[in-house]
Amino acid sequence: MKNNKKLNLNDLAELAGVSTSTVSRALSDNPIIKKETRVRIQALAEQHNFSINTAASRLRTQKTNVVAVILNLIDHTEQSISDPFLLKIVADLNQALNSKGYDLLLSNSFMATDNWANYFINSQRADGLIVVGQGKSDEKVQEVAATGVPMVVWGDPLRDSSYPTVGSNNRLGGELATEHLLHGGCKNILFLGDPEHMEMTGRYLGYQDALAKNARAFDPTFTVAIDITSRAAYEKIGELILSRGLFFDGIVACSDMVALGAIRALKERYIGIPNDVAVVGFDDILMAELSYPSLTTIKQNTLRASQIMVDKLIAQLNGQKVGSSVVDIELVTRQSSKHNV
Amino acid sequence: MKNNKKLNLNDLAELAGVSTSTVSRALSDNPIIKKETRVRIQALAEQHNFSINTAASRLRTQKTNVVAVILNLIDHTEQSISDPFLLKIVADLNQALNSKGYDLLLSNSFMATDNWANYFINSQRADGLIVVGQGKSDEKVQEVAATGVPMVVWGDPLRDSSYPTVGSNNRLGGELATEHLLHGGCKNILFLGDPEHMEMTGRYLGYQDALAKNARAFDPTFTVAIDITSRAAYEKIGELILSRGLFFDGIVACSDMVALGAIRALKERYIGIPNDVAVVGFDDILMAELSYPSLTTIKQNTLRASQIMVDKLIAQLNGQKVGSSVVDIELVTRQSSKHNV
DNA sequence: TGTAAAAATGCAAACGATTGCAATTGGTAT
DNA sequence: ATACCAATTGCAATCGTTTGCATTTTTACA
Repeated sequence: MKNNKKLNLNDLAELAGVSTSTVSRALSDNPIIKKETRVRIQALAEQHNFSINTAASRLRTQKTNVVAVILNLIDHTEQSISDPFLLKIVADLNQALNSKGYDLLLSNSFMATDNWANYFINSQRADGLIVVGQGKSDEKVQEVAATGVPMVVWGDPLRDSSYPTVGSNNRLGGELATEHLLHGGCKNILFLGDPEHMEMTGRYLGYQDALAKNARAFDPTFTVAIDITSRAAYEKIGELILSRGLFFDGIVACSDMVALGAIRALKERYIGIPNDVAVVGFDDILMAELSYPSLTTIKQNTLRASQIMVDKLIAQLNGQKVGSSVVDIELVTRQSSKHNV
Repeated sequence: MKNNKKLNLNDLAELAGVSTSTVSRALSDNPIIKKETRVRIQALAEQHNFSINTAASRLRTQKTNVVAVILNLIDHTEQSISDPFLLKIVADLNQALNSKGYDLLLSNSFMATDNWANYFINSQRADGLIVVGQGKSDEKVQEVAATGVPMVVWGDPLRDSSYPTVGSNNRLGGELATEHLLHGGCKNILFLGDPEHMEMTGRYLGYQDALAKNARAFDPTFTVAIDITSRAAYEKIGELILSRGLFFDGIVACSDMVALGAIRALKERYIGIPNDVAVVGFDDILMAELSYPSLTTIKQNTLRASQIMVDKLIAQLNGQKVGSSVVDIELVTRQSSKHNV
């Protein structure tokens, strides 16, 4: 059990009385090796709890079975690193990757440097990349895509891009959220978020769609551009009420965290939710269900999205070309909005 | 810029008109190579954006510069994977590791299998392990520790263990939390959590300490053992009130998520916080500040803890023996508790 | 029993970087 | 010019697996 030195294929071969190559093939269950030899060697390996040296294996096969997941936080604040939504995606990606035999190399600090693709791919640290988030500009991502590195991006799949993107139908989500508020009787609905952020742009367009479809005027002063953090939302809503009074009765927030920040600002001022102001979020993080009032939101199916991303990446590793995919979203109605009017 | 094949040290050597070994040494800035040769080769490498093949390098040096971070979720429910606190630690660990030149290999699904140490270490996927969470039993972790694998564990550092542990002073935290409620005038304080969970045991003892120091009787029926999830807390508090009425006026929750679940159950019944029931959480996740009422809690310094864990791990890789470390905690008073009585 | 085909195994050359040691270069003092 | 030492550089073995090809063993059939 406890040998002083790790054993390798050679040692195992000696123990089994066969050649190294036979052991190698037996362990990968190569049918060219006689069945009984295979099971015998596999048992032997098990018994000595042998495991293959991946460094050597990777060198020889030129394949790592590792995928680097890069959190694209270029223009996010520190706060957003701990955004539950981002981290939920990481957890889901991990599951999806593991189930396909890949390991997950995490990085949240490499987007800043300009040669991350190099760092991970050329150096043979990983076979492919999954980038989480497009940010305000996907310039860097496009550059990397142009080099032909296997890559999938979590972002807005409806937008034209030179790389495969997986994400929610943000525009539809924005529309559903807004429509839900309109149906609930809201007359003056804020859009709270950053329309320039690529994933938020669609939501913003959806917001405008809903207004148009319901013959409501679109008033740019109801667009409140903020950093996508709960703190920014909290502060901005406070300011707005101070300077302009309670001129709105609904909020379409571009994320749950933003919605929760806004709600806090409202509650501190004893503004009723949903009666004075109704709120819809986006993401459906755990806290959405848990907050009080619970948060109506557009649910993003991260688990499904993660599986799709992994499948697409693996397809690329196998030389196939893949396109973008839209993952369904769903309006989850809870207490922060009125339902029947 | 865009060669059809990745170049290696040999190619670079040819380009530079020197030998492979000289290039290797030049790139690692080995002073044995003449300064001008070094800079010339480094520039050349830069220009061809060359990067070393880590597979080969790892094989040769027997070192990976990778640390595996394992989320110990054996007995957690699915919900807790997305616990903001856990994931905050991962983010902080990532920063700490990157700053020391290590990459982070994430795993949340390997604790279940019994040979994870094997998987990561013997196979040379990583140089060391960081295990996040001790769970209800650290048997598996102890086994691994016994094999001498370089490892650090996030958990309760005050508990005796055969491996170096980094974590908060849970006992003190439990005491501070409870004392804070007592000072606020609470007479009947629940402990809400799972005393058997290793990290929670200390908090539970601290709760008892505070009662004793303040000459309050410890009543076991005020210990509410639940899974460490907000949902469990929410449901349990509902049940308790239904069956026993509002027999308590304070809650020491073993985590913020648990506290938030409890608060939701209370608010749904229009129970005033903190006037009817005061609540203290543990962790200080983002939502603690953001919820309404905001949550008084015991803040754990995960950033500092992460740095310490990484330092300890690296020390082990250098052959040093290291012990456990306690990270300071801090009571953060917010709206969910009364302050001056 | 002989022979061809099929099945099973072994040989040996990669993969690309690192490093102890040997070899070369340059400089300095005789 | 010679010898010697230091400063540079190059040689070649090594890390452990994988795999095309050669070789041996087994099986099937005449």
